[in-house]
Amino acid sequence: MPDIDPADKSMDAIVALCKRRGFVYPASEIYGGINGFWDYGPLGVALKNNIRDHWWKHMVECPPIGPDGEPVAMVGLDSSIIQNPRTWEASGHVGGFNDPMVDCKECKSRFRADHLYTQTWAEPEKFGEYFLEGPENPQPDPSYLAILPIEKRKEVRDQYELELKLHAKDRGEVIRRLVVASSLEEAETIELTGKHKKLADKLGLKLFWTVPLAEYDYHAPRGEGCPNCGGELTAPRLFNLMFETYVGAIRDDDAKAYLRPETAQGIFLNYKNVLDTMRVKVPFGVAQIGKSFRNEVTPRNFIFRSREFEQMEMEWFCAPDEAAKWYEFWKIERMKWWKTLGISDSNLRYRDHDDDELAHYSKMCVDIEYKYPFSAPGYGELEGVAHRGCFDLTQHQTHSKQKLEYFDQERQVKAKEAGASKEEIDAQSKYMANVIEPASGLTRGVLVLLCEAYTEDHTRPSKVFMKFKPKFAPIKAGIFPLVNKDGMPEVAQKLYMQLREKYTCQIDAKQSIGKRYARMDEAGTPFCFTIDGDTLNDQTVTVRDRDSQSQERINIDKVDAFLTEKIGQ
RNA sequence: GCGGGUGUAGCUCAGUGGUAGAGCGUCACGUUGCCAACGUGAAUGUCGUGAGUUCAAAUCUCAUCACCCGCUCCA
Repeated sequence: MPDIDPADKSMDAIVALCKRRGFVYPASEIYGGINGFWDYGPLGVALKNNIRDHWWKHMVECPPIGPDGEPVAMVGLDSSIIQNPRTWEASGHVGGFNDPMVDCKECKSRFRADHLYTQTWAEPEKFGEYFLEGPENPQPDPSYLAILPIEKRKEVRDQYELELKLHAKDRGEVIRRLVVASSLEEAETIELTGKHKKLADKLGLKLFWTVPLAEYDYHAPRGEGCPNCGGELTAPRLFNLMFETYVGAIRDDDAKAYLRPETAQGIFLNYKNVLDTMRVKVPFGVAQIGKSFRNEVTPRNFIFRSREFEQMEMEWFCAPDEAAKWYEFWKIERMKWWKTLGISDSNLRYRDHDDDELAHYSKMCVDIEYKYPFSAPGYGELEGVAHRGCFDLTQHQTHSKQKLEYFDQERQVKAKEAGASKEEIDAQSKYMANVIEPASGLTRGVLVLLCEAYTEDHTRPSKVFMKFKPKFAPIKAGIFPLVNKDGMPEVAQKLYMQLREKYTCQIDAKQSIGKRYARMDEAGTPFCFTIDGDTLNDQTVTVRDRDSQSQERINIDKVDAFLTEKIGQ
C-alpha cells in the first residue's frame, strides 16, 4: 500500500482516535480541561517510552560511529527541573523578565522597550496623553481612555484595577476587556462592536477598559531604529515564557524560581562535573531527556505546541575549529535516526535557518521538519540542530565566576612537538568548548509517529489502522482463542504467559474474532496470534498481519522467534 | 491577544422553551469455527461551567472554560 500524503489525513480524526484508544487525553478533562496540557494514556505512554528508549539507546548506550571510525563519547544526565534562578539570567531566558522587549530584525539585538522609548513618550501630543485625566488624578474616570506608556501601565494597573472593578461593579458589571488605542484621536474613533458595544452602551461609556492586554498591542512609535545598526525593530513584546514558582514556604521575590524552559541548561551547569568525574575528553556529548515548560502564547495543533512537553537534548562539546565539522556530522546523524523510526523520506526534510532568524546565541541552525497534517503541504519543526558556539559556557563562566575553559592536553603535546612558542602552545591548548546541540521534542516525536501511522482503509472493519513500525507499537501482539471453548482459552493463556515476559502482549477472548482484530488495528498492534481447532491437533497457530490482513500458520513454539525477528527490524 | 466556529453517553451526532434520545462502542449471559456476526439483558448524562430571563431552559440572554480554523505570536 502506498504511503498516504499527510495532507489527506484529518487531524480531527487522529485526535479522536487518540482519545478513543487511550493514546492522548486532554489534561484534567473532568474539570473542563486546561489549555496547553495533555495526558498520555496507556498506549500513549508506551509509544512515548519506546521512542525515548530508542533515542537513549542510540545516543548514550550505543552512540553513532564518529568520523574517525570510533564510537563517539557520550554520557547521560538527568538534571533538576528547577535550578538556581541565576541559571536563567546567564542563559538569557530571564533578561528583562516582565519588561517588554523589542528585537532588531536585522542585528538580532534585544532592548528593553522602555529604555528605548522613554524620550519619545515625553511627547504626549505624538503618542497620546497619560492615563485618563493625568497621573496625579487618583480617581480614574472609566468613561475616558487613552494609551498608556508601558512604563506607566503596570503602575496604573496595580493601583487602579481593583478600584475600577469595584466602581464598575456598582453599576452591576465587572468589565474584563480593554480597548487599546495608540492615540487620543484614535481612541475617539474606535468603533466598538458586538458585546463590547452592548456593554459600553449599557454602562453609558464611550469606551471602557480593565485588565491590560499584552504589551504587543502597544503601537511602537515609528521611525526609531535599532541603536546599534539602525534596523527595524519589532513591536514591544513580553517574554515571560517561563513558569514561575516559589521555593520554600515563604512567597517573596527571593524565593522565586522557574520551571526550566529547556533541558539544555542543566547540561551546561554540569559540564564541569562531568569533565571532572567521568574521564571524558573533548569532543564528547552529554544527553538528557526530560520535561520542559513554556508558557506559550498560543498552544495549538494537539500536542505539537503544548505548555508542558518532553525534550531529548544532547550537547556536543568540541574544539572551536572542529565545530563546523561536528555540526555537519550531527545534522546527518539525527536525520538518519528519525528515519529509523519508520518515517517516510518524503515527509522529512531539512530547513536551514536564514541568518535573520538565528537566535542570538546561534551561529548555524538547521531544523529537521515533518510534514504534519496541519502543516501540509508545508512542514513543521521536529528537531533543531544548532551550532551554539561558546555562548552558553561563556555566559555561565561570567555569571558563576567558575572557570569553564578546557585544557586540551593532546593539543599541548602536539604544539610542543611542533616547536611552538609558549604563547602559541597556550593559545592552542586552552579554549572554551563550542557546542553543537541536537534538540528534539519527544512529545513531537510521538505526534509524528501517530500522524505517520494513521492509515485509513475503508475496506476493513475498523476503517482505520495505526501502521507503527513493530518496534514502536505500544502492544506487540494480541493472543486470541478463536472461540471460548474446547481448550483454546487454556492454550492461549499458556502462550500469553510465555510471551509477556519479553513483549507487551494482550490476551483477549471476548466477542467475535473480527472485533478483536479491529481493536488491535486501531491500537497499531502488528501481529495477532489465534489459537484455533487445528492448534489442538498440530500445535500451529495463525499469525495475522496488521498491514496486509493476511494469515500464515506457524508452530506455536516458533512464535517467540517470529516476534523477535519481526520486531528487531 | 484578535476574529469566526464548536461543545448533548466512551465515539459520531439528532433534539429551537414542556418526560434526555439514536447508531456504534463497552459490560454480562447464551451462542461462536478467522475479520466490528447473532440473541437477550445492563451500565454510562450536573446537556462544558456559572449566572440571568421564564411557571418551565439542552433550547433564549450574559459571562466563563475548553477545543477547532484564520490572523498574531512562538527568545
